[in-house]
Amino acid sequence: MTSPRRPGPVPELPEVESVRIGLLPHVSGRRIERVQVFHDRSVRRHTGGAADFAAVVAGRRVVDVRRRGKYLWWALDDGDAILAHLGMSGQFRITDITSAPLPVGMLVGDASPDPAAGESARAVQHPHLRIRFSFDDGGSDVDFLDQRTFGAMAFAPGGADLPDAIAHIARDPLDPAFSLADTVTAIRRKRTEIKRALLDQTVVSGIGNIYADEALWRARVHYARPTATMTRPVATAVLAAATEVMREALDAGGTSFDALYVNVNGESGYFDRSLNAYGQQERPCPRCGTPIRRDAFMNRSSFFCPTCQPRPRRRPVSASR
DNA sequence: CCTGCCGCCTGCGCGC
DNA sequence: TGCGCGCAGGCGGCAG
Repeated sequence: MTSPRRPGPVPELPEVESVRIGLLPHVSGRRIERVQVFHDRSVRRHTGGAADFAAVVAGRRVVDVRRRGKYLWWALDDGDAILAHLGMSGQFRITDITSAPLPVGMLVGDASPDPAAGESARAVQHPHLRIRFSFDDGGSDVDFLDQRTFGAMAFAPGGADLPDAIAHIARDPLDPAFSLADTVTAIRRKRTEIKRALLDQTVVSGIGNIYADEALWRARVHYARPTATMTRPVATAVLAAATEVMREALDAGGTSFDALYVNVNGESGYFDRSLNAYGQQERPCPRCGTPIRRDAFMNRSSFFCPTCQPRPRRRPVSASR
């Protein structure tokens, strides 16, 4: 029954934007009647804890779903907001109202598999269910599921336009107010390597390990290239590549939504067909045929073509001439 | 102030 | 067969 299943793509900007678009019609205009928190860690960013989160959110009306980088938030009609980050494995799911409703008592407490829990409870309750939102129209619930609990939700007073908690997050490349020129300046001002800068959400947001590697492959830039040595055209090319690859992923993934199932583990198609570097070690570079290499980087991995993306020389050429 | 490392989490796959 | 470990990785916190 529980067939082994590869984890879906880690949600970066395109996946979060797909979730935003998919979620919008299911929450916009609806009034939250009841909130059930099944795992304290999923509200760890909320001051006051699970009970307070549930109490403060109940009765609120959602008017919009907004996003910056990998964060999204439900804007409420009174100017407050409910902030969410999917982390590594967060999902929103719209419950199927045609299935039998759960007895109320079954929903209290932690939803993790519990040997002491009743058989029927385990049969109907998803083990990764962390928060459930019910609405006063009696329609579908909205569930927040998160296997690894890196994700979280929090109430954000006055946060409808932009929650205070994420004021430090830079605009992302799909934001109409995103400034390519300013971001190039910010990157070149840093004293670090280009991939670290791409992953720094205070420089440019929305880019994670996957799209960083894909952008660098497209721009033919090595991940360890010092940002301080990058010309404006090179830095611009990297950012343009990041924007392109995320836009393409969004276009590929945005069409695969089931109306009742909004998540980031769906068959986006993008990850099966369109990755040129990420996860492709040993396979030939689509441009030159050289096997893609995998290097350890920041306690994880960087995938790159050693021919198209040669490691930068230690020093500028000034000494050699 | 700036940079970079660590810990938080769970489940899968691999080596012994 | 079973156990331990590495790996996946975004982000806040914190050390230097």
